Amino acid sequence: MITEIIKDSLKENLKELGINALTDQISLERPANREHGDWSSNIALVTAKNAGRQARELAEEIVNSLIADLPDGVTEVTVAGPGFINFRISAELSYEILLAVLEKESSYGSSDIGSGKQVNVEFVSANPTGPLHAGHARGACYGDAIGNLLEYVGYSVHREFYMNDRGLQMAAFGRSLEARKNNESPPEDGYGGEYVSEWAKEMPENLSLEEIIAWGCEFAKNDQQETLSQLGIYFDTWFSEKSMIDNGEIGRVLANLAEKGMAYEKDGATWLSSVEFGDDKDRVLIKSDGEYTYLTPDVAYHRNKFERSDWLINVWGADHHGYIARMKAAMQALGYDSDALTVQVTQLVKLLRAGEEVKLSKRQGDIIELRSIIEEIGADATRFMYLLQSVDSKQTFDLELAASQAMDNPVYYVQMAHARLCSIERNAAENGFDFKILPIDELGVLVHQREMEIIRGLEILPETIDLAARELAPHKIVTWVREFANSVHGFHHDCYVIGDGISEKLTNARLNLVVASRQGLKVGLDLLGVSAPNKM
RNA sequence: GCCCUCGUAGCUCAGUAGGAUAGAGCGACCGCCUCCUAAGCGGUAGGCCACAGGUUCGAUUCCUGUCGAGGGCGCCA
Repeated sequence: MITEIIKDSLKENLKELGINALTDQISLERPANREHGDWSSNIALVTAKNAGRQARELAEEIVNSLIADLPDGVTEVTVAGPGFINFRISAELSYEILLAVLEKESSYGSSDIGSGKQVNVEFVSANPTGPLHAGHARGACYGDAIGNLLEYVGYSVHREFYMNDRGLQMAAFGRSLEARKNNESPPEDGYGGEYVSEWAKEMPENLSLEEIIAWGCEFAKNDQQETLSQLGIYFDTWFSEKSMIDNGEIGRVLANLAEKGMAYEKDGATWLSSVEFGDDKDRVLIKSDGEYTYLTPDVAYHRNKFERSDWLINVWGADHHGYIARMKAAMQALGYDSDALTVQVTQLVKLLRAGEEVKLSKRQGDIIELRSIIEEIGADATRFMYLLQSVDSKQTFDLELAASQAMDNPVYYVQMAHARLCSIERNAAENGFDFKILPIDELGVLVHQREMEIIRGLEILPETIDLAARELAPHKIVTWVREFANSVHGFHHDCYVIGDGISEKLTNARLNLVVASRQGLKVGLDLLGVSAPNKM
């Protein structure tokens, strides 16, 4: 890697000059302004004070030393601004990037950072009491995308859905189904949604309440599974909360906590000493009426996951953030490393339709089903829109915009770029140009600013993937894909691949660029789970 | 009252392990099709990066506080 060569060279020169610098502090960054060079080091600025020198003067000294023996691949070193050292890289290295993409194709930018590690990503985990609604969509798209990212950097990823298939809400759901079956209104604390009536019609006659609950749970699961499959989301495990009651797992966890002295009795209830591990207050595990709280099975569940994984990721909605401290505390109480549990919180999404807010209210039953969003804007747009922004930010988007086949819709903009690249390839084939990977010296005709922009985009894809995976931030891939699409459209506009004024040599070289671009863009879209159409 | 996330262009949002002149899309205005998809490309206008302090050679980025938005603070799930 060129960055390593430069760093080593910097270290060597600093040493020779007798400058006492913390050489592990040497970092290279890409200057925001391209005219400053390809890479930039702030080492002179960082060390100037310690060395008792002026940064600019120090930088000049270092540069003079570097120039005496330029590192391989570096064509120019200059001092700029307050004391930055800027490096310019030979064009040859740019063409190597193209060859790297063409060689690796759909694995370009992948790595083995997570090799040998099992990560469990739990997301959606909606109650099996109804269809998935708009509120579940962000977590669904996000969880799946980080799964893709982590797989791409080498982790063994397990996607998991936790079903709260027991407890008060299931009883309420069962009674609601029963009431609707008998053409009655659902109970006060029940589920009023219209879907309950429709589902009840499908339900067999004369079931006991217990059977109704089991039937409803299964029906809801199938319904949710079907909706998720429309988005291309599939889980390795649908984990049943109820199963942990049936097999005694919850009982064992409670016994385990008691053994470790982490649980105690008070006021007729059993409490978890979560304060010991940083929670605000101790939490109830078993209520005075003998029922478990929501926390108890969930603790057992997380222990179960820890037994099978090195790293747990939970994707939770903003309304569950207060729950993080107690879950981490519970895991510590059981002897696990709470840092191995990462909870990613997604902020709320406000939906608009033609500028008007679309209200969500589960209590009223007038939910917006996720299914209907997918029908309205399509699976690709659904995924893309929900992944557009950091999950740390509240999000607002307009369904009408997302569905529009217009230039203000970023999904179409990006997909169109891919389709155009495919179109060029088809056109080349029709005109008798067979694509073949060219040797580096034949790529030297690629000098147009648009071409260099594309190569630059491909160059930063691996580090973008790396960063996105490390930060569990798929929106960074979205940003890359949008910027890269912009470069592609510019190239398409300014650089004809096939035509009267284009030499055969240039056509072949540009074809290399086109194929590499198509492959790179496809890598990005695949990570997002958005399709890359060949034509539109 | 305490905790979490956020506050960047008219709108929707990127950017920040501290770096040089803060970006994109949309909207507004002005250009560009005899040629691979005009579902496109280019240009102009538009910013006290919420506010006030602090740390630093350097702060939109880190720290503290204030204001504002949303979400949590149950023997609900």
